[in-house]
Amino acid sequence: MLSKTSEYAIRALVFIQLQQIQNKRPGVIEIAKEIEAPEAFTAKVLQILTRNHLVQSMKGRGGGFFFKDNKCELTLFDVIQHTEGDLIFKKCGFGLTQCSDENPCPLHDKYDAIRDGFLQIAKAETICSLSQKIISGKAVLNRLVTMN
Amino acid sequence: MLSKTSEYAIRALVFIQLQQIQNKRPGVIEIAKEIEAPEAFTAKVLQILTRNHLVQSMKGRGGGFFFKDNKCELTLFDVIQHTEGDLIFKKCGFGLTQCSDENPCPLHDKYDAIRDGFLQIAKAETICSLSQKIISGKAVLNRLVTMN
DNA sequence: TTATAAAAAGATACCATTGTCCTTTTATAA
DNA sequence: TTATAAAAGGACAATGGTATCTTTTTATAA
Ligand code: FES
Ligand code: FES
Repeated sequence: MLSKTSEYAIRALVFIQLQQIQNKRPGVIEIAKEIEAPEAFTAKVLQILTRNHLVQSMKGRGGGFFFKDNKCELTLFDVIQHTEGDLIFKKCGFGLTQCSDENPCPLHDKYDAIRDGFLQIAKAETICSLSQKIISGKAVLNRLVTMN
Repeated sequence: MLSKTSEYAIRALVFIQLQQIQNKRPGVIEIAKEIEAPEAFTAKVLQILTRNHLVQSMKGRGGGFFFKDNKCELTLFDVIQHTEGDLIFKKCGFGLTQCSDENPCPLHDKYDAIRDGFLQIAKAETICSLSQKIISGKAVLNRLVTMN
């Protein structure tokens, strides 16, 4: 399971992309509301992302977050690397100090396949690809009931 | 990823089973050493398991942990239920308040498959089946270098 | 040029999981 | 029957992830 930080990061980036398509540049307050995350914590998560240039930001009036050159083709793997590292993709499912093909734990064969499947998802899906699913109505960003 | 509590629980139960086959009844100290877990914490984990009758215990001299009627055919799913609940098998991978087929998040299709794969492992593998892999030399319980 | 709006940064608080320690209960062996 | 060995239980401490608050920096609009 991903950490809250990773979840918020991914959801925030998808929302930023959705807004960017409409030529908008959302700020922390709006983003936090839309992804159903606490405001101050969302700000911290976005700080990590901008510090690592996964997304750009502008300070001051009219500022907010956006993708440079409409470049949202970053993978979930990239995002997760910066939010929680890659332990989740490497850890032994049985709890051994390290996973090993040569000296496997009794869960290795099956667990390794699952873990690798998740890695494939993380490397295949991008902020763009997730956004696309939402735009085409095949998926949702949140569980807010919109009352507009 | 499983919690430490779940990992320790599964490893401890497997070790108990391995010992039981040799007509031994290990105690907390030995178990903790073998599964490379802190002693006092291992005791707590074993308390949870015995309270829920996933394994039996005997107090006093010559006491320790064992399976009644050599019954170690409990699934990892059963163990995990008692150690950390089933959130891990149900949670939305994108962080939405609940996972839903009808109203999916953009990760749902792929994530659901992975999560279900893990559930299948947890329901298929038992303490017995894991022990068997160790007995047959196909897997190891720990990364201790045995110096006997 | 000043007021305002927004992100960045730093400090701190909260909470669940993980981990430790000490006392009590229970069974066995001597 | 007493000493001993072991699990059970209760209270507490450490840690890391999550969350909050306040101040500082920066950019824009008026
Ligand atoms: S050794 Fe345990 S998952 Fe690879
Ligand atoms: S709705 Fe997100 S995983 Fe099912």
